[in-house]
Amino acid sequence: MEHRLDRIKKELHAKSYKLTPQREATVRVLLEREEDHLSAEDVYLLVKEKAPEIGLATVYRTLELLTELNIVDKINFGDGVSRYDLRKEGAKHSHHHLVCTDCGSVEEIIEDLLDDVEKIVAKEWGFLVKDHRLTFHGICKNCQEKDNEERSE
Amino acid sequence: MEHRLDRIKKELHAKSYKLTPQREATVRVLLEREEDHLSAEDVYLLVKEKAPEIGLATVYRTLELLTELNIVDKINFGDGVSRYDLRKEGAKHSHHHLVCTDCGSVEEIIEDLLDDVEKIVAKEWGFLVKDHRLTFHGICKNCQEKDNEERSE
DNA sequence: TACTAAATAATAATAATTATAACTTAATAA
DNA sequence: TTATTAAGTTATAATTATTATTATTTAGTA
Repeated sequence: MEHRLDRIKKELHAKSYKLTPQREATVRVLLEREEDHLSAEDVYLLVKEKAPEIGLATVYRTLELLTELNIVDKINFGDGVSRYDLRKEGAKHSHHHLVCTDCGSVEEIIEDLLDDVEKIVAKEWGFLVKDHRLTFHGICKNCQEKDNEERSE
Repeated sequence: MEHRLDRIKKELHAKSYKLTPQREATVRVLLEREEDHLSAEDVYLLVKEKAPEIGLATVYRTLELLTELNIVDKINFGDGVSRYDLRKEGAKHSHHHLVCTDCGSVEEIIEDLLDDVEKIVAKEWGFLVKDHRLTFHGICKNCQEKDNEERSE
């Protein structure tokens, strides 16, 4: 965790941004809650526990900055809010998501399943892919099992 | 065009929704501007030309309804607005998009490139895919060519 | 034609995000 | 070190997108 914080620190410095205490607190929250998909508001409330004097606008600015540097991905699952998702260290691309329309859970797929598709897009459309966003909507394993149980009762 | 409008009319009736003149005007705008990716505001302004008395909230409600019926897809390219995209007739899935980060253009890919990926997701994660959203961010053909010209000058 | 649930217009309200201004802190140069 | 400048911050105002409310109208139907 400290290691990854250091890396992010260096990335900021490389672009001559400072790692202020507020920014550090924000990054720490993101690292601690890596498996979640926090909204700006969520992040704000969690950061406030570490640094109660922080303002909401600062959190927004920090998340914006981290998005620009590709440290986090700003994603949107269709509800009104943007969510911020830490990118795996060294990953070139945003990872994929499985959103269950039944229970609302979000699973992550870290492996990149789109290599072949990107090749097709490059070849057929002449498009130079820099990043992608892939989300599947459907029914997760758990909900399917629940459905089956209910039906057999 | 009339044919597709009729189909949509029937789909509404099948779920016992009424086809009001406002809804018809909204659907007409979507059909006419199928290649675009209009925001609710855009749709509102265009519908107003046909039906000046329409209210913004009605457009929102209509788009919401059409989204529910899978007649349009509500998509989000990362700017603050939701955009509404008519689904091809009979298509089960949302189509894919190529967003150019240079000029902002949006191309559509109608073919479904994710069959194989969906099979993997079903097998490995036990996830029952109902729909997907796939967007590539990168540089479009045009912008790449422009870049090359500039560099060789 | 009259009825009734559904739909609408015209706001008002809310939620998410961004901009502004005054102040603080940190970095840099003399 | 001190003076100067730039970057970052808080607090708050403003904006933008969207949703809720309420009184009124209308589409589909008996």
